[in-house]
Amino acid sequence: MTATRRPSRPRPETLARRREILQAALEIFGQKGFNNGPLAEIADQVDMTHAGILHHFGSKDRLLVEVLRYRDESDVEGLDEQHIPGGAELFRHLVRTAFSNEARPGIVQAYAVLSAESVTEGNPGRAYFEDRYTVLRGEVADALRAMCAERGIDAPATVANASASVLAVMDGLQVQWLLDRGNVELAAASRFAIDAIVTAVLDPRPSPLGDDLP
Amino acid sequence: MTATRRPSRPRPETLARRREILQAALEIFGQKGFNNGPLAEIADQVDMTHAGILHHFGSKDRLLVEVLRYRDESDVEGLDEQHIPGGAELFRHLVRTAFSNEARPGIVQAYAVLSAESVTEGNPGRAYFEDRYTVLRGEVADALRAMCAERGIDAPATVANASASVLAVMDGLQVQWLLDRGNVELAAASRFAIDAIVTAVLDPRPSPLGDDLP
DNA sequence: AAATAGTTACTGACTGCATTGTAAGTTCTC
DNA sequence: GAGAACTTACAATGCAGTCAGTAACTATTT
Repeated sequence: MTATRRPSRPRPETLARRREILQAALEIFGQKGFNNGPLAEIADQVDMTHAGILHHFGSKDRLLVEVLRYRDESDVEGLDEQHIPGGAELFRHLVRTAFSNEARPGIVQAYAVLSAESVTEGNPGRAYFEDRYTVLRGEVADALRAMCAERGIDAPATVANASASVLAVMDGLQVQWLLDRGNVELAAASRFAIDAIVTAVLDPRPSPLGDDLP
Repeated sequence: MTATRRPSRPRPETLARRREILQAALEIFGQKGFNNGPLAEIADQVDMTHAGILHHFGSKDRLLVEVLRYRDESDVEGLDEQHIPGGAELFRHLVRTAFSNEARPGIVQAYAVLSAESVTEGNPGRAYFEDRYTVLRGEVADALRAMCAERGIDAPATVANASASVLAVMDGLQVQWLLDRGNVELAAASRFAIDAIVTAVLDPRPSPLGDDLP
C-alpha cells in the first residue's frame, strides 16, 4: 500500500500567472514563429526563467497547444457564439472582426504565422488548425444555407467552396497586409470579397472567364 | 603592386549542381520551414556535406533568397508572361495554375510556409515576398482594368481590393487544402471565388449584408 | 604536350552558440 | 510539513559557420 496523497490545490494567483505566460508566448511565437521563438524570451517577458515555464506547461510543444486553445477561448472574435446569428449576422461579424483586427497586428500575425507553420512536419499545432478550419467552414456553410432558406432558394452546391473561400480571403489578406500595410486595406478588402462570394452563392451568374476551363 | 588575377571560369557542371541544391532546399524548407530545415538535410539529398552548400551560397539566409528567386524563374506558373494576356486570360491562367497545383503539394506547401514565415522578425525572405505581392497585385489590377475597358465601363474603385482578394483566396485556400485535402477542393474553390470577385468588379450589386457596417 | 600555377569544388574536423529539457535545491503557502 | 512555484546549474543536442587541407580542373607557360 502506498501512502494516500493529498494533491493540494494550486495557489490562487497561479491561474493568472499561466495566463500571463500564454499571452507572452502568443506574442513571441507571433513575432518570431514557433520554431524560432525561444522559451527564454517568453520567460523574460514574465520575469521568470525558461525552467519556470516548463514547470507550468511541461514542454514547448504543449505550451503551443495551450496557447492556441487560449487564443480561441479568450478571443473576442469567437465565431462560435451561442446566440447563433441567423445567417447574414455571421458575415457581418467576420467583417467587424477584420476591422478590429486592423488595430491589433500582433494577434493577426500570430495567427497567420502559426497556421502556416502548422502544416510543417511534426508541428504540434497541426491538429488544432485542422479542427478549427473544419469547424469554421461548417459554421460559414450553415450561415450560407440559412441565407438561402430566408430567400426561399435551395442551397446550391457552391456552398462548400464558398465557405472555404471566405475563410481563405480573410487569411490571405492578413498576410499581404502584414507585409505591406500601406498598400493593403485589410478590412475594406475583406468586406468586398465576402460580399462578392456571398452574392455569388445567393444569386449566381455566368462566369466572366468562360466555361472552357480544365 | 599586387599580382594580376586570373578568375578562372566555374566548371561546366556546377550550374546544374547549384540547381540540384536549390531544388532540394525548396523541398526541405517546404516540408519543415526555413528555421526548422537544417542545411545538413538539404546536403544529404544532394550527396554533400553542409559545408559544401555554404561554399556555393555563402550562408543559409542567402540560400533562401536564391531559392525564392529560383522558384520564380523556373516556375511554370510565371504570371509575368511576356505575351500580356488581354485581361480575362490572366484569370484563366490563375485557375489553371490552381488545377495543376493540386498535383504538386510540395511546391504549394513551400510557398505557403515560406510566405507566412517571411513576416517574422529578421526573416531574409521578407523583401522578396513584399515585392512579389506588389507586382502580382499590379498585374491583376491591370487585367481587371482591361476587362472593364473591354466592356466599356470605367474601372471602379474596387479594383485594388479585388486584386488583393484574388491573390488572398488562392493563398488561403492552399493552407486549408494542405491541412485537409479530403475536404477542400483547391482548384474548384479558387475558380468559384475568382469568378465571384471578378464579377463583383465588373457588375457590382448591393451587399447582401446591408450597409450599416463600421 | 608537359609542366605548372592558380582556382574551384568540395570534405572533415572543429568552434561556438542557442536551445530544450532535467535534476536538485529553496522558499512560500496551504 | 508536504506539495506548489519557482531558481540555478547542468546535460545534451542541434546547427550555422570557419578553416585548413585535398583533389580535380582550367589557364598559362614553356
